Amino acid sequence: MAQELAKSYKPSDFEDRIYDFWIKGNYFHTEADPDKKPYTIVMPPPNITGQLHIGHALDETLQDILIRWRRMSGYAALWVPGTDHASIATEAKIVEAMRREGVTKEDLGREKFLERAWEWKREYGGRITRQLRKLGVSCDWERERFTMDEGCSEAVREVFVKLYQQDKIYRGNRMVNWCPHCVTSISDAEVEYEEQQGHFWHILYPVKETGELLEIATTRPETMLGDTAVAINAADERYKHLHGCHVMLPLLNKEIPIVCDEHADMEKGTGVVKITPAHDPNDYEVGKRCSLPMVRVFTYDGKMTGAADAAAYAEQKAQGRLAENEPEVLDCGKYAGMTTAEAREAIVADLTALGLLREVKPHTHDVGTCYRCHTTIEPMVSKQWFVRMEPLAKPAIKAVREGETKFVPERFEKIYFHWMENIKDWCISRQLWWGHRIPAYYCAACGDVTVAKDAPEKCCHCGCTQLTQDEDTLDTWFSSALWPFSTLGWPKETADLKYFYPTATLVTGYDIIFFWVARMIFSAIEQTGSVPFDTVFIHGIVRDEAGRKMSKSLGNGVDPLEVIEKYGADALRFLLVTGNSPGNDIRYSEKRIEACSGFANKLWNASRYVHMNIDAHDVKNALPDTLTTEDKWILSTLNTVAKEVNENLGRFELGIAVQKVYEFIWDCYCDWYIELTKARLQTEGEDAQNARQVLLYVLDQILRLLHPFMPYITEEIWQTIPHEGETVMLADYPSFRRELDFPEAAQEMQRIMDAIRAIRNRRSEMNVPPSRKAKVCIATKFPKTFEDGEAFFLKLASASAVEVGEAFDPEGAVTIVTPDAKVYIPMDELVDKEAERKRLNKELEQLQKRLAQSEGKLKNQGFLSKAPANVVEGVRAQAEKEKEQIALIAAALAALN
RNA sequence: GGGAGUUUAGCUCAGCUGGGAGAGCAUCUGCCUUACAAGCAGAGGGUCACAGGUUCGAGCCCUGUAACUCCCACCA
Repeated sequence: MAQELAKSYKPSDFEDRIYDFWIKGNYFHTEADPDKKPYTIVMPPPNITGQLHIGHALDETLQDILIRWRRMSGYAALWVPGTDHASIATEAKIVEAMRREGVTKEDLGREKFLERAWEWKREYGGRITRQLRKLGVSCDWERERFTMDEGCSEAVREVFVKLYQQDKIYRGNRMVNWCPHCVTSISDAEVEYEEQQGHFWHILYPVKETGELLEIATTRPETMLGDTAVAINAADERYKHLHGCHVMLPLLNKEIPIVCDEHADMEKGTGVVKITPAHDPNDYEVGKRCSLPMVRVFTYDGKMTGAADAAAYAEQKAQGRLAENEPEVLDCGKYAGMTTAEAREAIVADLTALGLLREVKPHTHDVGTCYRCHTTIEPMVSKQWFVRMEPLAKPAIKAVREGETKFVPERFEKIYFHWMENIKDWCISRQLWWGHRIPAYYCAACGDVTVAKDAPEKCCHCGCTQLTQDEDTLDTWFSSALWPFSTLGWPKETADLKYFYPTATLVTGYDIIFFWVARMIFSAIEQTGSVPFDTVFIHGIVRDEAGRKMSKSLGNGVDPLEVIEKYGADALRFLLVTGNSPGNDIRYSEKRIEACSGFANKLWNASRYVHMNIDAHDVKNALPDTLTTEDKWILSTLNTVAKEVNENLGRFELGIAVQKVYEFIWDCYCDWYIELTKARLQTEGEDAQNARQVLLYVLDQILRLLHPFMPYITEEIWQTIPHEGETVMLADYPSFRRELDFPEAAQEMQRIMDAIRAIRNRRSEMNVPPSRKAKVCIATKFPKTFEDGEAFFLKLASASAVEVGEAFDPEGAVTIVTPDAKVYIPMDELVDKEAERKRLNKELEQLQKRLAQSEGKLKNQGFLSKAPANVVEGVRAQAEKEKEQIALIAAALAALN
């Protein structure tokens, strides 16, 4: 480690070195310790495909602050890191890379593909965690996990089998969201709605019985080949005569019934709606209610079905192997093989030619898209695995309602409840290879399924040994949902699990409450019988300078690694927590990061000042026996700050906490205390030595206080000052100490500081340069305080001499009034009488205004009787002071005339 | 259609349970003062979106309005 502090603050010179030092010291590692209380955070695992972005930086910084603070406060603070396999995202990347080489998944085969995927993981999985280290994260790397490692995979199989046995997981043909680009089903949460310009096509369906033409509006004419009914509302007078009738489906010339269903809204369009049960979630429900057949007209890769598809269906049917709820597959004839977009065009053209297209109206509507590739989602009936949500959601709602898990800020609970209360069954199977393969095995003989943690030898129904495993994998979020306990050893009852679980705090962005937080809560309750964490600490997102969301397409992303390179990780971390309150978005700006780096620089230079004064002397890092007023003041202020910072951190008010540390360092320590020591340090002897000790002691405390927020610079400096222990990150975090509480001394110092400020203020207004010294006469009820403070006036208030007394003649002097002192500066020749009169009058006016306010309150019976006694007393004292000051200023004015 | 958030100094934002409006940046003035000019000492600048209400007292609580942002929702 550095023995000396470099001349200037250059974070890139030491941040990496400090991180290595921490790693070598093994300081991040935590073991269960019965003498300590546990504090656990599991890191939201970044995707292995990902690169560090500013959102990670925020998330990790908040966690690191909490962990470092708890660690220094005596907790066994464990932070478990890891990465997520991100099935869709990763598979898409690999497929894309293969496409450039002209290879498809099918060419390669499942086994070879997975080899390649693991290779990818080995290559890129470490990249993101290496980047995380740059931020200074103090997570326990020895415990790093991966959602597809052995333990997590076992947990996944365990949960799947358990839920299956309890009938909370089932398989069946249901309406799902299908991404034709990713060629897989996705869950409801993975659909993002985007507003798109579309059309209403008004199509005429001839009624078989009456020959009239029924006008039907649709936004998706290409689905009409799969229509199996049209619906009207039973109460709709316009169509009462059509009950029980049929229409002839144009293009196919197929007879389909007219049904009555509540879904048909009399107010909307023509009140008649076409029903395509296989390709629309609403129609699917209508189909169930009215027992309509389902006809599938789209292939899974987004084309119109053809002869081969229909034949495959027919063959299955002939063999009696149709699954329950399996839609019929149509040969779309001339449209077969077209993409859905091409089919739409062709069908509209054909309808026009037949005279069955009445009109086309422009229409904007929200269209579901895949959250990964933003391809339009096709609703499809398809055979998938589902988690039955109702029995899982109920206890998860109850737990949050009863406060077992709290959201910070609380408003996010509403979002959670709303989602949980309206949740539908969760589609968990994905038609992907990269992920946890579903532990379900199908029998060649009886076709039945055997679900087991490990590959079974024989079918549990007929005993046949010819079994093939389900081809599909599980939703990525199925494994992330288990992350808080799978990473601690579950399903094994490990000692770690016992000690560190349930975890304390989950830190994450509001954008993944549904995907992840909600699912962790119900999974944990179901599997472990307890909520996974005590508090969910929600943060916002980081926006660019113009307030826009950072995105790849806009190219407005700020690369945290570049920021770190230029300004240091400490400045970036500081930026991410300063001036922000929980749950709110943060705006990045170059100006702000410069200010943050400026603060680090300030601390650096203050430390150099301390070094300058202690290096040549043998200074102990301990408080001296004798303390001066200013010593007591800085210690007492530090004490208050420490108390408040702990309270703020406990309430997750990191922005407020760091603001207080900042103000203490800059305003109290640097601008006042260091200045106050300068005179003392020029003397020889005990007082100077005492000052050095206090200077050093407070710097040490400052470094500890600030360490969770700015870990690198605090460690770099700490290592150069006399200290006990190996690292500041394991030093005790400052907390309130009664023996260092000096309210009287603090008040005395405040009086002096008030007077100094007032004098500076006046001199500045009068444009008197600091070099022009002047005698200062102070009349006060606290003569000792001001006599003791003489040196401060000489040094900080440009005083040539200080005289303290009971009263002075204001004649020919500038008069300055503070609550506890009247200061006279005889500078007759400098005083512009007219200006002085003006100023005094202005001040008098202001004081009188305030006095009127105070007296108004004191005359108010309601205030006197209802306001708390201390508030009333405060106003009374205030009024007294104001009266005194008014009298003094009046006297000064009189003296001027 | 439902819900949430935001609205405070020129800009970006704090303001914790109601008790005399704050910071950073920007602007202006004066300073190379035994760390730091990336600094120091000062100054100016606000009808706390608007309208009501509760209260002795409202930036903060309640009701309504407006603008902006976001989330959720199957609307053909």
